[in-house]
Amino acid sequence: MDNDRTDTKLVDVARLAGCSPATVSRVLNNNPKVDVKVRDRVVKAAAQLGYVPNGSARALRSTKTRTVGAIIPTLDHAIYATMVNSLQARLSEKDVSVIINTSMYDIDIEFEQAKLLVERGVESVVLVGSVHRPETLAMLEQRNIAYVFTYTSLATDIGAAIGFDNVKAGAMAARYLVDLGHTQLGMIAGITENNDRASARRDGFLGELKRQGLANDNITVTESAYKIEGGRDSMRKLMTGPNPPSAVFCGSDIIAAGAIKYCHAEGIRVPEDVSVFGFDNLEIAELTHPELTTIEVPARDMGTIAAEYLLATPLQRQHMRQRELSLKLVVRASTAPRKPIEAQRCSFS
Amino acid sequence: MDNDRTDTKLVDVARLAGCSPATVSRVLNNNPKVDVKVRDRVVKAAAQLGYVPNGSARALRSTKTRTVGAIIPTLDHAIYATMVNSLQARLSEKDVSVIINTSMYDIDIEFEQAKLLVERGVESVVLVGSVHRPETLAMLEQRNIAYVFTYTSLATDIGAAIGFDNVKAGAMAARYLVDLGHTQLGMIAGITENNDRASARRDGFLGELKRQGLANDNITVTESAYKIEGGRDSMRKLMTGPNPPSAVFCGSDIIAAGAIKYCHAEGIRVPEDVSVFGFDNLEIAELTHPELTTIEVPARDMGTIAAEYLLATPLQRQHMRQRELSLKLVVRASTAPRKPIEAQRCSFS
DNA sequence: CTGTTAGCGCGTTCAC
DNA sequence: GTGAACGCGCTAACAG
Repeated sequence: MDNDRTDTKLVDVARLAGCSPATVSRVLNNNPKVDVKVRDRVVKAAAQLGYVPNGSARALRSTKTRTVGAIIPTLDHAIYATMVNSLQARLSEKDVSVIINTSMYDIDIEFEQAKLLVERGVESVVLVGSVHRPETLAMLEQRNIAYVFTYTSLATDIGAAIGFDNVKAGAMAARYLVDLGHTQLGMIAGITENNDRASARRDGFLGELKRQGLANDNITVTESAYKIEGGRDSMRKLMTGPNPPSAVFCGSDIIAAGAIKYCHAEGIRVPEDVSVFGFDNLEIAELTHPELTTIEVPARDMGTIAAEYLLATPLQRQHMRQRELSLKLVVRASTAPRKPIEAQRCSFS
Repeated sequence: MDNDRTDTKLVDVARLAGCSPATVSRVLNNNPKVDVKVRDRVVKAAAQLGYVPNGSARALRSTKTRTVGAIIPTLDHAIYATMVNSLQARLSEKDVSVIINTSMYDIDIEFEQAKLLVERGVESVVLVGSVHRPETLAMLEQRNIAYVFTYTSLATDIGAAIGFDNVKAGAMAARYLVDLGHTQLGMIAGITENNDRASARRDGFLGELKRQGLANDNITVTESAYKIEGGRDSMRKLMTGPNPPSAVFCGSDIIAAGAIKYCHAEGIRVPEDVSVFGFDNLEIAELTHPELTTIEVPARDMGTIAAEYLLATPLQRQHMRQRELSLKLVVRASTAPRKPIEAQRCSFS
């Protein structure tokens, strides 16, 4: 709704520098075969006029936008915000811009956003998880737009994956808790609908428990939004239900913080009466009482590595298409042995 | 580095629909004076071909990009991530894209990012705070790019401001603490260099204390990064210094959380021995022990209202140029009277 | 209501 | 090493 065209354009620079537009263009694009003197004149002229190239025109002419899109569930969860932060930081060093979109965990909205991004001419797209509408991926593939999944290690034939194995993550938590002697377990998963990461962690957790010989009767699973409130409510359900667990695996540190809050309010001791295990290793993991045992998600690294992938040439990319980052179990004070069995550090993956 | 041009373009749609490119363009732009039948044919043809308009060409021709830029210090702080989240959510409803940039609290980097945004053709820019390089604002003004400051209520002649009064915020905290009878005060400000919000809060805090008759000797000010660690270290400095305060105002809840952690470790009771006052009212304010008394920053509202401003017409904007949102004092358990004076709810602005 | 004409600002051939 | 000419895909004017 704005933008007068009082702007100086490339021709104006050319005129002032006493050369042709083509030469100015060459200087702008760092074409080495331009005489140093001429180059200097051009640079000076551009500066003097406060010339800023018109990105739309460049993009139209060169079919290069130096723009990537990122579609994440929300920026209100630190785990995604941090990823985008490092993604943008790295891309920005190479003058690549990031258009950010939030899907609110809805793959239909994600598809709409993806369409808009295609229209904007993004050269690649960063997605979260590996569950998307087939149309979304088909559209990107048809236009030859590279895409990367994050927070998962499951790539497609065409798209890369930079993340970790959520199934392993769930199993890691299960094994740690079982090793501590717990036999009555609970899980407060995040919302698993349309969230393959959350459901994979749940499946990994349950799968490992089964492998360890635990019966379904000994396990209760609930779901909660990624909010303190949700964690608190879910914990209440678990602890006042038929089979109160002695250890609970939460789909996020936020949920775990809520769970611990509930215990406090009810006089349930953590970890003496119940162990609480988080996920993400957010800053808040050090703020709960006791501090949270959790699994660290490499959010920052995922952003940086995804950026690296997108900056790479198609050839280089082939070796970067699937990157499984390792998960770190961070043992703090919210978990303890059920019976006098020695807690032991466990390291997977 | 990608993007083959196998893409179908507007002419192709026109051909298939049996009409001129201009008509297709009209349909695309919801120009009402197109016959319904023709419109239908065009829509069908476009769908059949999987046509996606070329944003660069549209932008070049129409000098409209439907794109806004946001330059914030970092996405790693929830207060900014939340603002961007709601900004994007609202703009997205109108098919306006957001290019996100982080300046790491550096106004020189901010300037560089702004240049890139101008080159990308953004129609407006969202900035944080009111301190920027003059070149940055001059550039935007010269190009007729609208800009909005957030987290501040200080507008310029040309740019709008949507936020709150940081001086008042500081004063609000000061008054609350003084009303509780505290006379020996500390402040852990955020980093104030290049951060007008942090320094305004500090100035507001100190100003109000002076107004209340407190001498400088009774006040100690330190600075800390927005990290738990930083809060802890600064609190140590304060409490082991010459004049240990009985109440401390922190520039952020994160810092306050660190301060409380230090107290825990040292056996200093909060709020009996020292009151701790936060800022932001992040989710973590309910996770500290005791829970934090703090001032709520309307991050979400700022994003939404900034979006509303940018979506408005120039005419409408005139009434929206300066928007001071009110601040809410959230009293929890981390503050208490120094002496037996009754605590009282205080509400400014 | 619809088609025709003419560029938007730039980068890329080609010649020279 | 440099310039001239063309056109990227689309929409704004203008006719009709």
